Amino acid sequence: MTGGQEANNTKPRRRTQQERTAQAERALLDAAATLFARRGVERTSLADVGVHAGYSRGLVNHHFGSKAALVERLARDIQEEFVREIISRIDESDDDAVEIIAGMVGDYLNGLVEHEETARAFFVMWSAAIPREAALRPVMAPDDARFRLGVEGVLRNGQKQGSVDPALDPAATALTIVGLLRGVVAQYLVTPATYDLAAAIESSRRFVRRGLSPERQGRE
Amino acid sequence: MTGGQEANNTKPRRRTQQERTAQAERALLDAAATLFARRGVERTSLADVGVHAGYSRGLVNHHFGSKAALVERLARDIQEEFVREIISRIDESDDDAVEIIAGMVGDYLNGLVEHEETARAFFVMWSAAIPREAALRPVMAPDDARFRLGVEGVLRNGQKQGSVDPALDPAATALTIVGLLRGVVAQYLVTPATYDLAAAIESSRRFVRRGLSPERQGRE
Amino acid sequence: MTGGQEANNTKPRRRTQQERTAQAERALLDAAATLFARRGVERTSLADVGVHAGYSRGLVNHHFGSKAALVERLARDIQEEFVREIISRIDESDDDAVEIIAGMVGDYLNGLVEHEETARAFFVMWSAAIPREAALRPVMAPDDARFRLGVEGVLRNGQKQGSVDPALDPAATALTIVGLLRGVVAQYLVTPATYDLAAAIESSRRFVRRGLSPERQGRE
Amino acid sequence: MTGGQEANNTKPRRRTQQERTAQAERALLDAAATLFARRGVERTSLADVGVHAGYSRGLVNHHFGSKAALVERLARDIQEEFVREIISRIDESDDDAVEIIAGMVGDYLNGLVEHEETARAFFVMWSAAIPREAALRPVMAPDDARFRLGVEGVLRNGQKQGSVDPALDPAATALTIVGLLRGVVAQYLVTPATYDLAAAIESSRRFVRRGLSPERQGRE
DNA sequence: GATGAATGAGATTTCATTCAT
DNA sequence: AATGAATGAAATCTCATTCAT
Repeated sequence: MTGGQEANNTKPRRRTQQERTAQAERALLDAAATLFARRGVERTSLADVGVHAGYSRGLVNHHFGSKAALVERLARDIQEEFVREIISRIDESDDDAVEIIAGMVGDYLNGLVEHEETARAFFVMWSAAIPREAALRPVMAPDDARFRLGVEGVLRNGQKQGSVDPALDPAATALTIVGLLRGVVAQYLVTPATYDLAAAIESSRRFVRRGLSPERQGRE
Repeated sequence: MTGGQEANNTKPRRRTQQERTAQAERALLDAAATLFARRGVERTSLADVGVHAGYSRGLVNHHFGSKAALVERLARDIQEEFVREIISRIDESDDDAVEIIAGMVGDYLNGLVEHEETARAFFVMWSAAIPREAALRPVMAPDDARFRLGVEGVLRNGQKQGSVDPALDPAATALTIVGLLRGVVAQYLVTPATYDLAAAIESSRRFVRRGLSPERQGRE
Repeated sequence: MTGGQEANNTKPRRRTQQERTAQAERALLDAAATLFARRGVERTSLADVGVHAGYSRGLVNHHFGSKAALVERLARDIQEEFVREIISRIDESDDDAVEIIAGMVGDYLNGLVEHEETARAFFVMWSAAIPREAALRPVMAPDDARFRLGVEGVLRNGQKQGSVDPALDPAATALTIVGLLRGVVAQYLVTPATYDLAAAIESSRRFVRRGLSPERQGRE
Repeated sequence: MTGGQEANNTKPRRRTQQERTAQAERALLDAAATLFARRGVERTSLADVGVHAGYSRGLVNHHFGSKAALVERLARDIQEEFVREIISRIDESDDDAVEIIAGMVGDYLNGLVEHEETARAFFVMWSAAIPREAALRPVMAPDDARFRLGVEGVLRNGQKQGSVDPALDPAATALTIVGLLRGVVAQYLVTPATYDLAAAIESSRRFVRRGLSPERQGRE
């Protein structure tokens, strides 16, 4: 499989060690995500993670040092991947601000189905930050803020360009939009059976479009 | 069941026993809520709950039988209290549907500050239902559904009365509204510091009013 | 067995719980001493202690909370018992200071055989305080000091009464005497086979009597 | 054995390999001594030793095969060095037996300060032989015996020459002297703060001189 | 010779649960 | 009703050792 590459390498030894580490860590993180999604963080043991990844009971500690470090690493990895994707889409888009946000709402909710396990794992870790003395708070809170700030930036642009109502408080509005997304997804994760995702996306977009639009409405 | 005895009051000792039980259970449930809010369900031991309630290490098992039973009981208690309050407000209201929902949004978010500990405990238990094999799922999911159904009912009424856009899917819209509430609260619970609650309420209400309104808008 | 006593007790319930605790703790401490003497502190697991005491694996933690607490408690218990015995003998004695010390040397070394297991357990814990960052240091060091101070007091009395050379530094001399005892015992514990205890006692007493005596000697 | 090769120096690479091995082992043994003195044998991991020596986690096993082998090797090295020094001093001395012993007492105790870390490491390993089933017993016990035999030899010489009381049991007396040294040092290692070493040396020498001397004393 | 990835045994500790009082 | 002694399962973490590179 990688034989040809090895033949070309002058230091195949070093390369392979690095590869082994990277491969093992990837397998461990994937296994952790699967098991967190299935049973939650607390009910997943490090031994389970190691064995589910196809290795031994002790490998998680060997690579990550502690359970907390594993959780933190996984949370950051998912966040980064997710934020990178969202931001790249926003940057590439030629739409006005409202359509960028509406598009993001659709992407976010559609992505839920495609990456349900990852989403579930992320929400499991995110909600583990709710207790006041939660160890994960300092890890998850900054990410929340970053997501909100990204949305806020789009809103401010939209206000400059006129597509977003200038009367809106951008920070509070970003918070509402992120809240809407998080809450809709969380409900899906808790009660997937009774859920019409397409309709939920439609409805969420309507709320966002109307909530942001500067146009007059009879009632306000 | 015990009504006859109570009426006669011939055995005051029996009465006292009942009161003692009720009082102890109340104290235990309050202690559990406090500790769940502080450290989460898994990191709270039954001994902690008993001692924090002013009793002994073993009393939780004596009264509730198991940790799962305690959690379930607390979750149901908070839910019932909460749903009762919301529904009574909706029933008493003379407003049209949109204002009922907008009012509920305000009450819900304002109540957060007043009963933060209870809210935190509830969200801790609710989010414990996110893992696919979570034991709490069967407890929390029906409540989610009930809450959505309540909102859905208001929306259908509003559609009959004309205050809510008849083109809306009431189920999906209810889901969006409940999602918005849950998500906004969850963010508050994770990152309270960076949070302007009044602005969040204002923004949430705007989204709800505009999202529900039947009036034409330029963009759609 | 204790039935007759229970019949007389007005509060047999409370009494019995206390007895159970006391009995279990005694059994656990005895088992710990036996196993520490046999394998050392680090190689003795708490599970071993519980099972060897006739209870379960988890009981040590139930009663003492941690391994460190068990070790500390056992060390203090042995120390107290030992110091109490030594001091009571000194107080009861009518001998002059030199003979009190010489007698103590004999008692100490003879006691070694009679309570070898306890002595071995104590020396195991005492020597665990030698590493610079040893957790047991703060526990063992004060006891060493107390023992030396007791001897020092006897020496000062002897100097007042004339039986101990007034030129001696009482603190340094106490240190030497305690060192002699500790070192002779430690050798016995490390190499019991090649050991003539009676001769060692004889020799140690000679050193002490001559070392303390004020009489002139040709060489000095 | 390898002298021929070294002389020819035709294979400098071989020479370098040997040097590298010797250098690495020296570094590993030094690191082990430092860490044993700091935290004890059981709480020092082989990885710590390797890294503290400036190498990798796995090097101790590579060179010594097992932790037990490392400990044994270090114990023997320190012993040999120490015994060699003591014996060479005794051999070189022209003093009579009593002064040889008294000089050794001074050297031993003074050396403590100069080589405190080595001394601490040695006492850590020596006291690890106190538990009855200690793995280190067979390593440390013979050394104790050798030290005592050395002292015993000096005493027998002294008895022949008349400087040591012929009534003394040489073996028991050697045991007492070695015990005194070990015990005084051990106390220093456990409670260095409250310690006047100069006074302790003075006192120890007095005990030895008087204990060995054949001169008459009023009291005996 | 040297590194460090991987294993798996074992230790401490926590804790839900059972049961005697 | 209430206490808390006792059990034993399970989890995290450490670490000596083996082995591939």
